Amino acid sequence: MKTRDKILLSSLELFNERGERNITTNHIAAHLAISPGNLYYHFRNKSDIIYDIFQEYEKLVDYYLDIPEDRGLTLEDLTFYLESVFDGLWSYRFFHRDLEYLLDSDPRLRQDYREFTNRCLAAIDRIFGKLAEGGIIAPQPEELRSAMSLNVWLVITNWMAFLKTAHAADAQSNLTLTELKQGIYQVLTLELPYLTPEYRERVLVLREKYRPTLPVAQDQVVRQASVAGGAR
Amino acid sequence: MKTRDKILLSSLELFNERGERNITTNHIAAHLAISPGNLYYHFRNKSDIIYDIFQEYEKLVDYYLDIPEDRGLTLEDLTFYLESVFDGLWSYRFFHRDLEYLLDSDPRLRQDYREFTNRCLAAIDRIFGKLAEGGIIAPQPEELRSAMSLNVWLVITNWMAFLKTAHAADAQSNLTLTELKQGIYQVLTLELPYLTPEYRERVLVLREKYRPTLPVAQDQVVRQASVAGGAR
DNA sequence: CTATTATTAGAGTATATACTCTAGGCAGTC
DNA sequence: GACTGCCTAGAGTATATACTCTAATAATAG
Repeated sequence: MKTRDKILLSSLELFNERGERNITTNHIAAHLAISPGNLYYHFRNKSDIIYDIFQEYEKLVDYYLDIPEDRGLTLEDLTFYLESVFDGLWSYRFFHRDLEYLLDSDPRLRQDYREFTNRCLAAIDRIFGKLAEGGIIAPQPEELRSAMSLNVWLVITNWMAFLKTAHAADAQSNLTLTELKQGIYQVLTLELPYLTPEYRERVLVLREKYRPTLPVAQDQVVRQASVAGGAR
Repeated sequence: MKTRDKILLSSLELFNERGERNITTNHIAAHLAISPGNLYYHFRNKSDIIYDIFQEYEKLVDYYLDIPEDRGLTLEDLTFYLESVFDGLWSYRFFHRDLEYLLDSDPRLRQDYREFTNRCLAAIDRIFGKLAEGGIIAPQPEELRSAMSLNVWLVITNWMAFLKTAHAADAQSNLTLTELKQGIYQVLTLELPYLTPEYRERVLVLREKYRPTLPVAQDQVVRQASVAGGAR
């Protein structure tokens, strides 16, 4: 593999594991056992590495969110979209963690990310439209649909942050793809009230597959205890 | 005012304006025209400053989210909760921006924040319960209610990040409390399907007050254009 | 007034970080 | 075998950052 690609791969890996803020260019070089000079031969600065990685991410999600023009969507389509989006989120999970700082330090990234968000929102919106076409959800007014899409986006992009901040008892305990995908449960919760009677049961079954298991159950216990004891 | 309090106040102000990551202890001292030594006389390290600020935040939100035991909730109560929570979010807005890093670098903070989140989730859950009691929303099964509460939490805590990353065209354009409170529109969107017929209209009117106006409207235009042009 | 304690200044430091610069190796080509 | 273009090593640097140390000044108690 080309050095350039190795740099991108290692950077992504290290960023995901320990956060962009905690990884310096020297770390990346050391991890690859190459010199800093070598790294800077391939990338002008750290921002450029991140920008490159973002563009991969963007491409991946755009590829996933390609929505057929000619037909309504099935439940399998919906599952595919949800699974794919969370897979993408997982692979590039460092990105949303330091998003604001990253956008502040790279105007290109800010611009691109803005457009990326808008494309995603539009895609979610169209998915809702096509789910209605497929008879899975009842058609909703334009205005409500776009507000719903935005809520779906908020839940999707921030589910991981929730897990990492509220869920994990310590910094070390790193989360799994399975836990991340429990976000699908939350997204489907958003859609429940809009399901057509014919599909309601089937979506409930699908949703059940992603229901949080043990870890969150423990969390619930803690919560109850805390409330009982700490109510003022 | 005591130097200690001035440090806390200035820190909060600078963190909110420019992000914790961009503000050093030397910045804070310089801003107050005191020496670094003086700052470190009052606080052992930067983490301690942040921890203190968090505790203020915690106290504020806990105070806001004190839910009456003896009665159902009115629409005025709901408005108060929503307004208050977004006010709190606004005053301590730096906090959620670098949340993951902050929790990683201070175990006390991680523990406290975890419990804080659980208290908030429990409060949202109880609000839903009391809204049902007040005849505003239809009662829902325990399980659905807690998943809904979690979604409300996700939308509330991440609405600002959305505005700052997807909405603002550049880093400088700082957002306003008014824009932030348009998050209430999103939260009420979540609740729409569960409203009782008697209250539905009134909540829709309330929601309308928070509807995003100009800025997001512009955003919509951009979005549409981008989709039309960039669809692959 | 004196002794003690609380507060402050300000120079200084160890470490980290992003990045540069120079010299050289290596593969292919004429 | 010399030339060329790509790649790499590694020492080095300017700046920043969190924090320390000492000495001096204000505040307070007896």
